[in-house]
Amino acid sequence: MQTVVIPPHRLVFVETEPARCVFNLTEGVVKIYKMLPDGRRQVTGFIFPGDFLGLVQSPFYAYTAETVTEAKLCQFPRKRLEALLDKLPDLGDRLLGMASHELAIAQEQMILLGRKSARERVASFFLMLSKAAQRRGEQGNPISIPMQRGDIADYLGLTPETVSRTISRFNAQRLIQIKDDEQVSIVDPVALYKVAAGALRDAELGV
Amino acid sequence: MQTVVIPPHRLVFVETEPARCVFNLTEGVVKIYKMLPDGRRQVTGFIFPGDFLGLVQSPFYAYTAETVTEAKLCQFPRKRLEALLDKLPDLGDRLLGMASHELAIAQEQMILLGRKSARERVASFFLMLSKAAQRRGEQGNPISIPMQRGDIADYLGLTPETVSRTISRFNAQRLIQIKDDEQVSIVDPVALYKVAAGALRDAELGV
DNA sequence: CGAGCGATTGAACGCTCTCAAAGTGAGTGG
DNA sequence: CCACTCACTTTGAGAGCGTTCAATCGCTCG
Repeated sequence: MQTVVIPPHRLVFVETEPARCVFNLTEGVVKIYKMLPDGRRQVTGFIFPGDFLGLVQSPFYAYTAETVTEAKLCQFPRKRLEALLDKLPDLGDRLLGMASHELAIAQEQMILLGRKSARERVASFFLMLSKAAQRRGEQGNPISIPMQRGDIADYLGLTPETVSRTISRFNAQRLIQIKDDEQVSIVDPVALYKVAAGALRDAELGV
Repeated sequence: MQTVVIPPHRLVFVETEPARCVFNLTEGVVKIYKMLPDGRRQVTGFIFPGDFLGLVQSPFYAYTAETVTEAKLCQFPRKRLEALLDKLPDLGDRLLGMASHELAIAQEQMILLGRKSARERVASFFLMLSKAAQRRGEQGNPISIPMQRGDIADYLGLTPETVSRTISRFNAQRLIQIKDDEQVSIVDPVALYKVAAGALRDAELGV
């Protein structure tokens, strides 16, 4: 086991590459994504401190991982992990719990991608960021948005332009207040929740 | 452990309900889905014979399961499963492997929902059905499509009309041949693969 | 034979994308 | 310290894909 620090916008590992190590993120943000042959990209998740990375059964990584900010990672050789698994059966339970949790998140993301409008997606994204920040002990408001618009777009199944427009509109409608590209405060959390769930239409907000 | 047979279009269990049992499907097809408050639905997966159902860590089901066709299921009380887990540590490995596999499928579905066009989605769906049939020993062509258009639409993040139109178009372009609503033979598998991956555009197919 | 549900087909609309231009900020070098 | 560059974001205008609304078709069942 070994700690590594990786600068922003660097690959941690690449899809289809042999899965030699498992990582635990201690600082920073990492995005994971898959690509289509023609270059289209889907960001399948963002990894925050405390989360694991590269936990797969198969001998190859199923996705690419890339730092968003500078990241500090604990690196375990997979073989070591397997040996540990034999000694500590409780560890297997925890891994199963984590996989189960990730699966639930993945299904939530499917309903977002398959059935939500652009504004519902962006509202859901802000709330996700806020909850993720709270889960690691920070206050959920204002939220820091370390990833760039293109990453958000590829996470939400939109274009960067649509993400930008939607954020601007939320700002004009006083749901949020934009400080800068990376900092947004939630002005009306209740309304934002309603928008995310599709219970509050654009027309009802004026502007 | 006990075997149950459930008629078509019946609920097996419902989201948020206490997760008392785990199921193993031995015959038939089941769909699992999540809903938004306003009724929009996302089918997150179809379950085929051999697959497990309701494997969650949390005390509540994370989604609703409903039969598509008549289904035969083996039902395990969850407590029994947990007891078994203590005795057979290898079982934990298999469960982890299954969860890991499901996660990979979920990520594949995310790229479909987030980045693929309607025709790419429908082509991918046909190939998925074909592969699923082959995996359980049937021949993958012609494919049987037991679910109705609305289910397919909610799985692919489309409307039933778009699914229908897309299938008709594939038929006219001689990629597939429609026998009836539930039976389709793949005429040009190579072209269908290319369409699914976005490497073959509509315009290149004439008609 | 009629009722009813699902599938198909058609026409028009609208949300998001595409293409394009202008704005903004960080980093670099003079 | 300031001008320049370059990448990212924002904003605008127009186009297109999939949706919506509606009508027709076809099958199953009573």
